[in-house]
Amino acid sequence: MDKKIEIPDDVKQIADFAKAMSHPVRVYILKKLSSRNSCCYSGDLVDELPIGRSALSQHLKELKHAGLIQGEIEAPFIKYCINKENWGKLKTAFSEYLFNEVDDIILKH
Amino acid sequence: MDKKIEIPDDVKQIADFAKAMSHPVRVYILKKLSSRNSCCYSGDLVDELPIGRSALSQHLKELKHAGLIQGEIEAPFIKYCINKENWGKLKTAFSEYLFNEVDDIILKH
DNA sequence: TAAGTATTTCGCAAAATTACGAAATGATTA
DNA sequence: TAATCATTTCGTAATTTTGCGAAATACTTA
Repeated sequence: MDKKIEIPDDVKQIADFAKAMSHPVRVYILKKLSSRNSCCYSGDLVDELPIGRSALSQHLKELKHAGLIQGEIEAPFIKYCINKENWGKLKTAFSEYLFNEVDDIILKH
Repeated sequence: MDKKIEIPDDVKQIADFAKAMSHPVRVYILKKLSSRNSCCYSGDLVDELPIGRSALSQHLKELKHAGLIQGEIEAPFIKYCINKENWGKLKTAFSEYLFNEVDDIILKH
């Protein structure tokens, strides 16, 4: 007599994306890399952000693991850029999650 | 010679909202309450979600604390609804964060 | 090969998150 | 008043997150 559901994949997906964005430093990095499609180095970020190198590195690792950024070796640097494909998926997922509501639909008759 | 910045408030705001949405149960609840503006009781949710009463209660508390839902006493129940004002703020903040990018703007001339 | 640069990984510690069952709360019904 | 019902709070434990400095890695230049 249980009506227990398994939480749907699209809901889990939003939670995963949200977790990747749940720290100010990561939100800052994503904003920087996604807007005007720029790329940057770990060193650029550590100069402007109020955390140390190793902490930053972990945030980059986390974003990389979430598929939202990618690092390209450009020795002796690593150039980090947005992962356009997955960033696009995130935007689509959030659009649908946030805006596909009955209240937002203007019904024509 | 430090270029260290303080992380801007709009970035922190996104991180706070994202943290509220960083767990599948909370995403599920927000989806349920925001779409078609429905309300529900803790008991409804505990029947369908794969967690216990006390864990659910904590998630509701967290969403309430984030300002995204509100509880109205309707004894012996508590009726939970979306907080429209703050949910609207969340949607605006995410829209701006995700979509105000040069790439998304079609330039007219 | 040695020294230097950019970055990550390791080891650690503090704090936050998540979940549970038991007990407490507050209102209702018998 | 006692029993019941819906829900929250408490106490606890396991896990995850966050951040630091030191050490390691990897590549380049002198």
